[in-house]
Amino acid sequence: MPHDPDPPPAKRFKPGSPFFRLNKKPGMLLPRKENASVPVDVQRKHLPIYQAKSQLINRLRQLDGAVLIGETGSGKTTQIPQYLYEAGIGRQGIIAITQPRRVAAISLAGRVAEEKKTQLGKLVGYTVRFEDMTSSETKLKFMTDGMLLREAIGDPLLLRYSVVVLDEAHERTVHTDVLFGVVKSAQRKRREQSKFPMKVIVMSATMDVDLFSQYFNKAPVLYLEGRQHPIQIFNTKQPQSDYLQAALVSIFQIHQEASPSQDILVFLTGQEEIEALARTCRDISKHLPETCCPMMVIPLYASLPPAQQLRVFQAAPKGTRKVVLSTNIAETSITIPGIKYVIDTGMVKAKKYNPDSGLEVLAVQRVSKAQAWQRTGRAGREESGLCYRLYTEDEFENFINMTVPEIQRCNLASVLLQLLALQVPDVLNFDFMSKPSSEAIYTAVEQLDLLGAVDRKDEHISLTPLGKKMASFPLEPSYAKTILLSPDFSCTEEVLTIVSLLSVDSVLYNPPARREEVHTVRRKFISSEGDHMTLLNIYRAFKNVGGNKEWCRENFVNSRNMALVSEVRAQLREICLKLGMTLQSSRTDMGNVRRCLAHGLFTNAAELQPDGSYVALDTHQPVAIHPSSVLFQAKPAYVIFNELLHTSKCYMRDLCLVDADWLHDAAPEYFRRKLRAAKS
DNA sequence: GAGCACTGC
Repeated sequence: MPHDPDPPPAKRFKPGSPFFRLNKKPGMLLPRKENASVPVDVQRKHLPIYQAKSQLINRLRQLDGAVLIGETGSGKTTQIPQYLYEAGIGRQGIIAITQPRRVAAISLAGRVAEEKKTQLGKLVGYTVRFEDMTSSETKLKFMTDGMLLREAIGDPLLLRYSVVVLDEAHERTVHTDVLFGVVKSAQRKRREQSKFPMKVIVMSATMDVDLFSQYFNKAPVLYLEGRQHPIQIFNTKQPQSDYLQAALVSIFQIHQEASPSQDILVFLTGQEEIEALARTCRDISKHLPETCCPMMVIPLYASLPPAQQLRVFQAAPKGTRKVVLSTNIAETSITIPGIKYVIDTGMVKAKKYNPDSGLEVLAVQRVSKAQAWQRTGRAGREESGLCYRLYTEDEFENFINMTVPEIQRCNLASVLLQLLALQVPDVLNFDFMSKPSSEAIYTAVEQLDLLGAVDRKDEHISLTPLGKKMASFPLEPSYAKTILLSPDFSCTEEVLTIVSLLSVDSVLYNPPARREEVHTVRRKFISSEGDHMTLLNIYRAFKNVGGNKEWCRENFVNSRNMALVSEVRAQLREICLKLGMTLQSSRTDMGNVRRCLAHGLFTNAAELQPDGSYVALDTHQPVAIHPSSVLFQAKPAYVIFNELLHTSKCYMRDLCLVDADWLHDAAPEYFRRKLRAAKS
């Protein structure tokens, strides 16, 4: 075992108070165990929420809005919609229940359809991107929050809906936050115009709900008991200089003391860290005394192939301990059964946004208190648990209370475009629950203005006809613009492919251990014109073999992401047709495709300097070509790039060779002073 | 010559 500079394990921690997720409130209910062999209608009655049913219905019938607090496991998400429907509340329209994630929307709909003993897609259905399982009969509709937002563009008053339930509101995704404002204004306008009323129910797992209640006109807060079991919390006595070392020591301290059937979940920050720690744990566990049980180490992060992700749900063989090393994917998206111990490093990798430079940086940082509680809660899902926090109580007190909502740390260009499409009268003063900084809003307006999406008259901002078309694409504004420009260059088919490729996760596998092999097979696709054209070549080859899985494996192509590219492409193509665009292919003429990209993505341009370095023309930020680019060895005078990645340097990723003239023609005013070799 | 948490339309 590596040398441990900190105190010996047994002395490292001191116990804190047991953690109960909820304080007791009047009208609360006792948790009970679920039993899979019991029929669903009986199970429904065993849910904690059932005993509050009539009370809940009476309150909700009277209220326009309510904030509902309840743990996962309280049954609120599956039961509330059914209670409303069964009580005849909101029968004039559809009851919508929004979720931040697709899988959640789909599985919840399945569960409720089963409870209602009806076929999915009839009374109960769901709508997510690429999949609509609803019909004219559907009254209970589970959907992603992004999907309801899309629908609102065509129907800002949401007149199909009688009730909107915003679930998992505490997660504060961009989509949920925008929906808050959209739903609130729709509710008010319907009242003003004497349309039939809309009920808004906000559901959250955290106790910190004053903000929600205040925002929704002081809506009453209703509490529901969940099934949280007590969790004993331990903090370190001293701050830890090395959280990985501290995690390692804690894992083996628990491993040597606890019964083998008790599993451990460790929260870490990323793939590399997790894989490294997994190797160390496996090595050490081989050399432990006979008295110690075997250890099964399971890494968990989003980019893991689905088959490997499923391993966390399998129980370890009898007498073996399961140790799950996870990113924050296990905080919300994936619930792992059998976890008795949680080890929280208190660290997370998250995106930060600098509104001045427009740069997003991915950085390891401290979690918020709310996040720490969420992690702790993962230890008490089935029975009482223990949580080891690798930080002191004082350190914890200094954590921020809530994670800063995503809307305050992202580029707002697409959000603003969407708000304008929703006919929000004054976007600069949109009623956000947590208003983003005025710098961030201003930067976004500037971006949209440059793209020709908005008209500015004093303080009033409106959508141009181009902007209106741009908003109909589920894409970053600059990508939408590029597609809309493509008919001028007779290359819409190619641009659709490229934009689709850029808007999903990477379609390329790059296993470091097989670098030479990857290099060899990829050579045949490489275009000297850059990464966009190389990706286009790969997509064309993929289509030529009909998406053959074997071909994907041989060529280190991620077939799952490639399939997603096809789906995205089909959706975008459909929107083009609806807008009446003619879809032409440039076939072998890549020059036109590059011209088109230069015209659409000119804000992401960089210029070679006399000293051989690059400067981003928009911000004058020094940038470098990422070593993964096919242009890494080349020194093109001008490139456009897909994104900037700030790590050891500021790297451009996914580059395309362009001419200075094209950039100049795309935005003469903008480039007048920016280009070295500016056209006279 | 580097390495990217997690979602979503």
